[in-house]
Amino acid sequence: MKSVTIKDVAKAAGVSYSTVSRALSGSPEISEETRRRVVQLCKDMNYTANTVARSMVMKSTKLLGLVLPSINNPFMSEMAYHIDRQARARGYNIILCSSSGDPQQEREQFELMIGRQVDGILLLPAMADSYTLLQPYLNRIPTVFVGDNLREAPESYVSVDNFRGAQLGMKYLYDLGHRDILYFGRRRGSTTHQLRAEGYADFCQQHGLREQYCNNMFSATTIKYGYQQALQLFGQERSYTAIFAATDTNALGIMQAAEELGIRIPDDISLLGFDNIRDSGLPRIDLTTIEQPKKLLASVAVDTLLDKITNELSGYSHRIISPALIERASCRHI
Amino acid sequence: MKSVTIKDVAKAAGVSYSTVSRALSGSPEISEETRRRVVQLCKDMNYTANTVARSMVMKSTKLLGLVLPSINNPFMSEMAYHIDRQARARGYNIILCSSSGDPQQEREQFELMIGRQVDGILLLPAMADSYTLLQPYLNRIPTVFVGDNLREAPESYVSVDNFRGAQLGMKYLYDLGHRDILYFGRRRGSTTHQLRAEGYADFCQQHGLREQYCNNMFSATTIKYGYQQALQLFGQERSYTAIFAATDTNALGIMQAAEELGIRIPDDISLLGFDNIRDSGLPRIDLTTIEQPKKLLASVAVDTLLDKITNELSGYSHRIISPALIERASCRHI
DNA sequence: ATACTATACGCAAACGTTTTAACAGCTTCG
DNA sequence: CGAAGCTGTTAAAACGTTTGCGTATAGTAT
Repeated sequence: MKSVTIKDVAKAAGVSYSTVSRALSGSPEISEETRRRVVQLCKDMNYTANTVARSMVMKSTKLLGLVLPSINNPFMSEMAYHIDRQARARGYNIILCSSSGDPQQEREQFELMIGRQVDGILLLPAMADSYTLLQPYLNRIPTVFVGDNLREAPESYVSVDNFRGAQLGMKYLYDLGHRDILYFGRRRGSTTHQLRAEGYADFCQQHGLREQYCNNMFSATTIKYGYQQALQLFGQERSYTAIFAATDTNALGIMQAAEELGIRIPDDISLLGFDNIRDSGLPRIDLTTIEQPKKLLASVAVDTLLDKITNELSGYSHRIISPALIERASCRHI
Repeated sequence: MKSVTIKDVAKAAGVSYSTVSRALSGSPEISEETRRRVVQLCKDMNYTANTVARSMVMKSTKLLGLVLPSINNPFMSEMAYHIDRQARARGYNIILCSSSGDPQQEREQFELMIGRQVDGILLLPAMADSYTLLQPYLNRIPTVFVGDNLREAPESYVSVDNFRGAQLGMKYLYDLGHRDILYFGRRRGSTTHQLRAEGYADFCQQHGLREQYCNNMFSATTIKYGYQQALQLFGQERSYTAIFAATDTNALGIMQAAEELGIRIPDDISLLGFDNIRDSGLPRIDLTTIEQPKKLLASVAVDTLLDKITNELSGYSHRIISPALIERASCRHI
């Protein structure tokens, strides 16, 4: 499987290999005739330039590392989809790097990707403390945090306005007449989730509502966790008419638990999610939720990163995207 | 962002850079003492070997191209997840390549990946004729087709036994008492779907059942298509008690249409899917379906490819995986 | 003491590009 | 007619590794 190199083409064309290189790169200092001849020959010989060799001299691989907890997660895979599209439109390819939601693995992936000389890294961080562990690498490789706010850290990030998103949801439930709303899935270790919880708490204080939570502070953002926790929750007396779930995945789990216990949604309890993952729009699910504009998020993230790369910016930028409420069938007037 | 090279380390250690290289690669022809000294220095200086340069001389990038229709698709993203895990466990990274289900784009991705010198390609093909368009590349780069049977093509593939899967589903419905079963989503241009339809047809013939289809031969494997087509289907008189959908996505669409028209599943119609995507296990969906063992599929695919790469095998292998029936709540006894 | 072997290390080539500088062959101008 | 300026091309360096080969030093056998 020996591939044909620029030298082979040069020899066949009877020119030096610098001429071949110039013919292909569209350099002006070459006669139109030789160019045509060389280009034709490249086609005939099935010549494909070796990107690796080019990367060496150009000091750019046109590769971006995408490190995320798991591609097998509706939110992540949708983000990956849009990121890949945007990156490709701008001439970059994506290397997939799973972190399993473990900061330690994130670190390993950074190490690997730096070795691979990727031009930059898009990080969908696992935890709030991702930042501290990753800090030593951040001046070695352009990085953009996406989907999570770093609060006051001097690094670029792109994120939805989680605080406002939570308030948006609360206002919706409030306007529907709900006064007893439980927040499900409060979570330590993630700025995103802290902000959502703060949005909830703030709204409660503004409107004199009682704050109600599931006690666990170390919840997981999975269907399974939502299911198990909800089963327990529903075992106790209900002091709320609506549940605001921290993520759609949690909401899906709650839905399952409710189904099994004969609790009807939205008739008995209203349920509101956050993220608008694909599944939430499914026929019988029909979950009302707060949308994260994933396509926009992705495209801003890629643009921010490429900007950082091409202009060698050393500063940082914070981009906050507006959330939106997607009204479906899981909430109703009280 | 100038990174430290092997030369910098060598200079600092007062040795030649071949010595540094050997110290890191664990070569035996070096004293234990210098090794320790050099390795320590590498750490202190934050030295990370340049994989690109290494790739040049080693003629191996430890990269695999994963070309698939869209990562934003439950089946695909789950496959990608398992493939990535398996590849990483064996020291390879994955480059994401979306083809949008378009053979032309598959071709482009092959071209790109060959330029990037990936060690091999895992292809989740879009169409049956992917093969013909890609053929010129297949002797330039080790490739494994996954998820789709190529029938008699002399190329390696890994796939579930779609024919048997369809028969498995039919037997299940048959045993439930169904005698009028409609096959939904027959599809030209994909061997996978042809085989499923053949499994259905064969079973019908064996058991004297009438074959019933939706007429369209160019269906799409999306929820939306399932929904639209089902709406039309349900407008006509029903001559069946069960629907066997070619994919879970189609089944989800059918479910939605049924929901809207007040047709109850499984009370009025039984519904059987194929693929067992994540969504099918969701609480209110609970779709009975034929499972494609994705993890196994992925791991066999990666192993097959790496085998081909490391042993420079020029032959091909066909691996067929057994499907299984996942019984949930969308089918019932008649 | 000599010859040989083993050990630890350095030198330099090679991988396939891009690009800078040099240069040969023209034309143009003073 | 000589200097200068274009134009199209070549030669060579550079990118950061790995590795085959050569070699100095030390150790061992004769």
